Amino acid sequence: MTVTLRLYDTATRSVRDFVPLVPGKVSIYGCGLTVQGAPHVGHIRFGLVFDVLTRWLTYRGFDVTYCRNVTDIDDKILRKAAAEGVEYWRVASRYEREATKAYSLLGCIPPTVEPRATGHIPEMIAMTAELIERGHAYAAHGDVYYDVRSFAEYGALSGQRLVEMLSADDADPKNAKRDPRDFTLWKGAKPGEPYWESPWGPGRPGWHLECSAMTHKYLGQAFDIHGGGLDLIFPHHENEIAQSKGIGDAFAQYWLHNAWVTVKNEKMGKSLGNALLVEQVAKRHRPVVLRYYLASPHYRSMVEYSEEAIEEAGTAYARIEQFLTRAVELAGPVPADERVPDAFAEAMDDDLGVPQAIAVLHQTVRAGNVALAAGDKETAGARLAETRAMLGVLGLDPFTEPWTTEAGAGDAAELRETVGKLVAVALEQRQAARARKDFGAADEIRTRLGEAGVLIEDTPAGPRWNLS
RNA sequence: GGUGGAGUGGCCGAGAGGCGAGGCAACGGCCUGCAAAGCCGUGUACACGGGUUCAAAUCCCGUCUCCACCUCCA
Repeated sequence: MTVTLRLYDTATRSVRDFVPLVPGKVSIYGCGLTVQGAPHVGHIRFGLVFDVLTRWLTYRGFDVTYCRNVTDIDDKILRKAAAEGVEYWRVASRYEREATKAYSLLGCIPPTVEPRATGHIPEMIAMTAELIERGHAYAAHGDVYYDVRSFAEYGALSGQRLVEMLSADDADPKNAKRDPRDFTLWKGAKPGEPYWESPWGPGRPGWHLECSAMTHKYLGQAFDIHGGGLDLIFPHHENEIAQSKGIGDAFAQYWLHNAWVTVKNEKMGKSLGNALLVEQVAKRHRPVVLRYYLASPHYRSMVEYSEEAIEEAGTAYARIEQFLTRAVELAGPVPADERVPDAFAEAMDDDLGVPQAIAVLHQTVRAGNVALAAGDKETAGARLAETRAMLGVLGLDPFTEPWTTEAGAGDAAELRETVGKLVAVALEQRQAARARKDFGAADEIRTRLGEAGVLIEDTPAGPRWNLS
């Protein structure tokens, strides 16, 4: 069977067969965060989309190199640092740690390499010099600008024609640009700002440039997939293309962009004041449920954030978990299958059709529940193995890291054991009451346990309990 | 002004010419001492108006509403 992964490519606005540059290998560059604040739910969606992508490619047998950058210097970081009266790197480091924490909280596998912009200043200076040499850039008043009119393809990715584009009101305070749409490669330092020495005087790199320099360094002149949030298409990715192709790199072969998270139909954003921090949301909802919620819709669809919807997702995920728990009780600790069901794989191969894939998952759970009800140990075990395989690809298998540690380690486990013993005492009394048909007393015990947050379910194999 | 996207049943959320994805909620049934869980069943949804077609939520034309990008943005 020849399997072909198809991906939507922003550059061609169409779904294309994925053919890697090097058979068996995939190189991916994801535009990570500018560490100027704590990560919100929208930021983390990007992390999840690329996590599911790399997991699926890995499942499909590719050797994946995933590079996700950290932009640790920009205007906002400098502004924040100035406001706090501290060095910019204290601010950047603080939020980089928060980003890392958020990624791992939601079960994202760390990228192969996670380079920082400030670690690649020499590479960026070299690239700027080459762009000047090749006639794509020019220096003026300590800055260096990219000459967009020197690059015929400019605007191709975002489908914009140069003449139609609006230029920023304050685009050119120094009146140094040849064209108002030219963008800055190197920013001359203002007094009090951090700087690096360069052939054009002290300064720092413009936004855009680090990605061109770092893809070149880590992934080479050409690589497979480049992506990030939809809002990066213009100007960020457009400018990266201009820079990288300007020095002769073939650059990205496929462009993947994820839609964002909206609140009341508006894009979640730091500047819009509707940003929900991952840390806050994770206090109200289990991280694994947040992952299920954010990863379930198709990556190119907006996710309309709502507490109700997350709670629904929690109910749906709990149904899956409950099946797994009961299946293990009947069939034992069955490991995940190596292969995922065909229908699931077909869905994932079709531009990461996670919604359809999850539909297959739920169908499998239902079939598993039917087997459980019939006491069919073999079938239940088979469905369990399939379900775990599918969950694994999505990073949602509750029996694997990081979710196992959630309630499995330390105090929580000890506490659970203690509670279990206490509940057992109560359940013995209840079973005795039931045996003598004293249902009033039995129900009383169940009610009291329920009030304490312990849910009782009677099964053919005896009562089982769980925390609500 | 330019560019792109969205409007699906009570809710979330897929699909993209022809058997009503999936989940949540609701209702009925089975099971249960009663529950819970689970299973089975129940919905005549596709913004609006035209058109093409044997057949349209899906294609075409027009209209409305919303969002985003063009300036920092996952």
